[in-house]
Amino acid sequence: MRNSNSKSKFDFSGLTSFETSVLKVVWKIPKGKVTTYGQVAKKIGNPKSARAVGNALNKNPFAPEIPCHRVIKGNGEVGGFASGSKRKIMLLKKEGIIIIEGKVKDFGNKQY
DNA sequence: CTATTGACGACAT
DNA sequence: CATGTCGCCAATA
Repeated sequence: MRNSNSKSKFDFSGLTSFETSVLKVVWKIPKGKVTTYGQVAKKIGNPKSARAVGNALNKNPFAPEIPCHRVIKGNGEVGGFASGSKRKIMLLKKEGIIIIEGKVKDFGNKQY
């Protein structure tokens, strides 16, 4: 398509089905909440694909628009980020998430 | 098709 | 609680 009357918020042209699924799930994460790579993986139908999920977000085709910074590791650590984990922590703190020593405070209570 | 890499997870020690 | 090892999946060379 590529015309102006696109219905989707983003143009997933050129991306794989897996990447599109990941981006859609991440997009649903509300502000002030977080989720894990494993949870996203499970949501798209492959509980074991946590790594692949991270890889998909690493490409990050819609960098600041997709709340990819709300996706963290399953053990409560912030995990990685394309622009640096420091940046990720800063963004999370801005949304009300408290980070201590690289880990989310009240992690279990902030999971979506 | 095979090998390597990577924003991970679970388990053993 | 910290570190090490194995496993799993998808993209890329």
